Amino acid sequence: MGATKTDHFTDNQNELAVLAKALGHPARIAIMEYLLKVDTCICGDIVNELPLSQPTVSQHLKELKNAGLIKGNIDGNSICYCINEPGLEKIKGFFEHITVHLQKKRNECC
Amino acid sequence: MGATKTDHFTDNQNELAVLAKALGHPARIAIMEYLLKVDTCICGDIVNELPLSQPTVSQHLKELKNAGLIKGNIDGNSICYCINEPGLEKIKGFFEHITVHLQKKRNECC
DNA sequence: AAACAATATCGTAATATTGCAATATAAAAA
DNA sequence: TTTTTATATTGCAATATTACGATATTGTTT
Repeated sequence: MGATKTDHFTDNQNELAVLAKALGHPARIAIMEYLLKVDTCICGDIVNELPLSQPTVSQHLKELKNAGLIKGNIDGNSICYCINEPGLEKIKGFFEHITVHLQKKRNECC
Repeated sequence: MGATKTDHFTDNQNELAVLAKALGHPARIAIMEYLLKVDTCICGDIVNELPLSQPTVSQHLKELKNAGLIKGNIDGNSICYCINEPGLEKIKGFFEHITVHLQKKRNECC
């Protein structure tokens, strides 16, 4: 096998997993941090920033975009990327949800 | 190729990626949600809860543990698992950091 | 139009992940 | 001590990811 059994989990679980997976690579964390710093930039800026080739960066951007964490606007010759807030809200909500639960329970393992 | 170039990124970026990657599978999201609900449980409980075999669940638990998101205490015959708060704090901090930045910038893409 | 610039896609090799049957390990119960 | 229970590990097949050279695409300049 090797294929994830997505159909056995809830939509919410699958959506959260897609978001988390998209952030599960240091290059994509670095891209998010860079976008946060510069607010907006084109692909070429990221290629200059990261130790990766243009096709590899393009692929990482595509994954972040598919997951809904960034968005890109065509701007003439280039494409302007920036963070997509709704995607971030979704995964941020997951951690807040967990934190609230943990605070109520004051959990001490076993 | 195929191996992530971890040495080209900062420790912080690699750590965040490891945490996010560990959550990048619906089964592992489901395990975290289940642990949150029941506070503490043994591996067998999760095997009954999820549509996955015992070895597969065991492997997912191992990954969550390696990433620092859960911890397990040996309890006689079985192992008692629960959420490990410090790991969660780390990744939660990342999203809070992003949110604070975005609020300041009121970013409108491009 | 031709050359250039920015980005995406294709093809492919290397590696990693997913899932499970079979088996190992270790403690508890009989 | 044998059996049962709970979990981990091994081995392997199927699939996914990572990375990049080569190439395609599309808009801009000259």
